[in-house]
Amino acid sequence: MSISPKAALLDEYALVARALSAPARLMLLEQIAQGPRGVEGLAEKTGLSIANTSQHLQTLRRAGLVTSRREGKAVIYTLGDAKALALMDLLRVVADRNLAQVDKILRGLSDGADAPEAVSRDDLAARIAEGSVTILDVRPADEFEAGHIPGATNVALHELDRITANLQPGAEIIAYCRGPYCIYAHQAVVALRNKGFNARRLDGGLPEWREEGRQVVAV
Amino acid sequence: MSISPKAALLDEYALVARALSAPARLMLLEQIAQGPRGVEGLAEKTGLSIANTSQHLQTLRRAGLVTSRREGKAVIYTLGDAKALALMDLLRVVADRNLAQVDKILRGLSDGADAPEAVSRDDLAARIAEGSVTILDVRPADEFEAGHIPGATNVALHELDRITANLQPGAEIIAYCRGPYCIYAHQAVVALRNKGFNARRLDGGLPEWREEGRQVVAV
DNA sequence: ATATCATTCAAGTAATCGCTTGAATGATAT
DNA sequence: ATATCATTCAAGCGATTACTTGAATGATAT
Repeated sequence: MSISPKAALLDEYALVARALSAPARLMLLEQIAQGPRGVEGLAEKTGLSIANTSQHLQTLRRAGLVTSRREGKAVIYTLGDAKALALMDLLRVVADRNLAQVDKILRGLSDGADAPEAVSRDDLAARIAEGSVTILDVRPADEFEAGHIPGATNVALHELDRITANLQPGAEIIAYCRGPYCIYAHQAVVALRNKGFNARRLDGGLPEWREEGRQVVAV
Repeated sequence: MSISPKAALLDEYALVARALSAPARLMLLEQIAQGPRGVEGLAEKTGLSIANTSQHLQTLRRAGLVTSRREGKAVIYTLGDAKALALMDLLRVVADRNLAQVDKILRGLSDGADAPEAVSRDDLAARIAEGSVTILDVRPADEFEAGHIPGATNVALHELDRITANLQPGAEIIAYCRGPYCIYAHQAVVALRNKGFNARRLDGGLPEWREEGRQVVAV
């Protein structure tokens, strides 16, 4: 109580950072960023136990990163602050640029081949208007159904053939998934390029797309 | 070694967040953001022991937030990534908006009086061009000497009178200090407004000013 | 009221963290 | 070489964290 205001403020800022300092909580945030979710669904998606999930969610709530509301007997968690997405993305940017380990992991995903630049969301919006591109949503089906980019086709990574069979060789494809931490889109791009398609990754995922006020449709 | 790439990536991102999750390290970052510093100087400024400071600095380095180089027998730490500043500021923004405790602390600083909006750095640059404003740098003298906004006057909080004696009542004053976590500027603004001056706080501190490529002068 | 379901609380354990103390390293200066 | 100085390493401590298990709470449904 008698600590200086300066120290008290730093304690609060550190509290927010600490909430982001566990991989399990980053996973939960990634899921919540897709849209409001209940505790049980989050536990299932992340593979954490229910009690553990609940505790992590409370840590996130204390940090102001998520909010919760009761709906019947379920408690629904929602992203508490749009800046939470920006915070998650900045963590990624700093790690990507400065940690050798990250570089190694990302290289491992692409078998050493250099991946092309990600497509900006502005560019994708323009392509959608032209109708000149195939958009792949490589998230699990339930997440796709809860909301996706208009015109996108949902496909699992191991079923890419189902889609590519109908495409011209060299066709342009843009893939996206959950957001900054999702690697499905990386993997899809590698697989598609190996098949000879002009595939690229969207910069950011559905949460960033929605956050910018762009259209999202549900099934 | 056999963990999934996804988990490995999240571990790395969490590592960056963890580096930001201790108040002591946020203090160190705030200092390093002012400019390159040695371990001893940082320990002195923060009140941490030398060994403890060194350990915290290594944590920050492992996270890619700072870099170090040897200069003679001293090791100099520098901000490793310009995005580190953005990350620090986002922590503050999220905490300010969502944590009741922060609101309480900031209110405590201003005796309940509502502080005016902070002045943007663009605005301040325009005012400097006009020469129509008094700029106060309320950081310790050594930090001022190491670099400050052109035309700023350095003054300690308890010596504000030394400056205000020469000013017209109602004169416009803009105060700044270290950056997002520094409260000197808040306190200066309150004190000056109580004396009848039209005082406001600059948004951000010297690091943000410099980061934008604006001019910084040393004594 | 009673039962059911989703979530949270409480207690316990192993691992990690922040800090201290004292010794070890690495670069200069004599 | 020897001494000095700044920094880092290593060991040890109390406190905190992530997770588990099992019980308690709170809202619906019967």
